[in-house]
Amino acid sequence: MTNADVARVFNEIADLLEIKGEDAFRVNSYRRVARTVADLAGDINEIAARGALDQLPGVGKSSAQKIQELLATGRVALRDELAAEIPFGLLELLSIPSVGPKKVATLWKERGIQSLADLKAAIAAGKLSDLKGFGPRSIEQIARGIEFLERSAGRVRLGDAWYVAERLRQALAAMPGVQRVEHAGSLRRARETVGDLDLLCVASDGEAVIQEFTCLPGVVEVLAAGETKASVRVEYAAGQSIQVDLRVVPEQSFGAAWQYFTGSKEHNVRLRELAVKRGWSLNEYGLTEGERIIAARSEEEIYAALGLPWIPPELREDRGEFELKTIPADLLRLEHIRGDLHMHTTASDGRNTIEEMAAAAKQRGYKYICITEHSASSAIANGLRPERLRRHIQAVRAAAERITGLTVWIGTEVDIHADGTLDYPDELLAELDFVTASIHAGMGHDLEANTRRTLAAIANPYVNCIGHPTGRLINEREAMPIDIEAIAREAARTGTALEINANYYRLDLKDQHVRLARDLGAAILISTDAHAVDQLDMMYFGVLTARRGWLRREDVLNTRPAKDIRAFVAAKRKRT
DNA sequence: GCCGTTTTCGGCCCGACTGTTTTCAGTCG
Repeated sequence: MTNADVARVFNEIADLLEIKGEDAFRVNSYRRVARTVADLAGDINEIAARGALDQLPGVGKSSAQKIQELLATGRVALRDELAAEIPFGLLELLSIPSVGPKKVATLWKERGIQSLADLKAAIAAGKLSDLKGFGPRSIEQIARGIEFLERSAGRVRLGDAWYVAERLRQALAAMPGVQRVEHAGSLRRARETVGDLDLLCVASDGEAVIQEFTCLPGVVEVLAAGETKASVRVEYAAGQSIQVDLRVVPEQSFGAAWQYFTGSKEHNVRLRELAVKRGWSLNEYGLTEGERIIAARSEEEIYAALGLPWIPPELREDRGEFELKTIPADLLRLEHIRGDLHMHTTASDGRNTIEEMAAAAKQRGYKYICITEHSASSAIANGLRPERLRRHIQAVRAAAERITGLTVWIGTEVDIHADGTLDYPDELLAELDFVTASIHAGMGHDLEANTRRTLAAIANPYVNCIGHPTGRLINEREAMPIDIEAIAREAARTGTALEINANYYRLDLKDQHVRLARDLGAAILISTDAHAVDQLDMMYFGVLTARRGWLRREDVLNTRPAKDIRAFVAAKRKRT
């Protein structure tokens, strides 16, 4: 039973209790437990074995007992009792926009609806028309919600969302009377996926901006449009749309609104609790004491008034950021990055040549790059057999001679076999400047096998980095089960880096793993794995992920000068 | 159900928009 399994069960209990009409605070406490467990860097089984469950935030005696029960038997009595009472199919109705627990309960009790299929049939047959609280517009809204649910994949990858949001932000900024436009929400916090986009703006005529916004190219549906707020759906790919909320806010309370709408919800709850403790109140219009405004214009003022440093958005997840005493001023920034050590060229499955990749890297202000083709096992990616790699080494070294102003290294992204051996012999790896080792096949093994396999690669003196350590593809493929804690410990001990693969389909390691790895002393390398020159820009998403893992400049290997990278490689070879 | 600088009971964050309402409940963020 994994952390995600436990979290899912607690969320199910919360949903069922909510449909049942239970006390909202009790419901919330189950959600809190689910979130705590889902966010854990360590394994819930291990924490349970230590008897430390009730030390987790939001986990009391009762929840600790239920987790124990779940881990031991695979079931929780409360959930089974609730499921016997309430049709399980009702849970899927909760994900329909505009449908919440109260409506679900009404549909069930008054019309016997038990599933999404039942609901669709009931709407089609006109069976909801005389149901209290379900007017024609509500029913139409629900029907559209179902349609949206069925064609949308749910959450949108950070990179996809980013490009849509930027386009809209620029369109808004160009409208007359608009003084300022900013991203908020989970996009600003750089979560790996976002559910919707939030934009804030300051404008002299808010209603006019709202009006114009709802008519922008790409808007396929207007969900709501009032004086200060509009909600629309914007198409970002064929048949795929994302909800975008725009709010027009007064300039004098922009900071309060920006803070409020950036979230996370959990972070904001904590912040408001701090306000309440001082006898103040915090909302999107400001931090106030009765009628008196204490702070509203900027985020910095609000945090300062509550005795906190300004907290960067990527940290606002209620994962310990309130205990920070100082501004994490040296949190990693894109301009700290000095090079990219993982990229492909036409020699394997890339689209550009060595020279083109080098020129693009120079444009981005880099000091060094490393060319890393696939090895022979990745046949589908035109991986290089040893002989071709030997010739490629010559080609890259020759190109490096010609290229000025940039150090060009030759490396590889060598496959890790199922048994932990590598695709190239050590004597060939020894000729390379930097070696990243990755798993590309056979991800179906269990936790122990995957972990052992990766540890074997780390033990090799020529392996300098583990590429995309969990192999996940966001919204497409689950991470393979692997013990990141064990990997990070060995990486730290042997002087091996762990990659944050910056491609927004991967972002692997992910934020929580990044933080765990850093805490265990492992070096982190952020690489784009670029297969074309424009993909070098994905570095930005890697940096955001690193920030979400609380990384400072010094934690990241490729913020350092070239000589330090050489020393990093030499140190491991010498040690073993 | 959880929690404690007002501590073992009694709180637990707050406002906009919509639809179906004659004054508000439900949903959402």
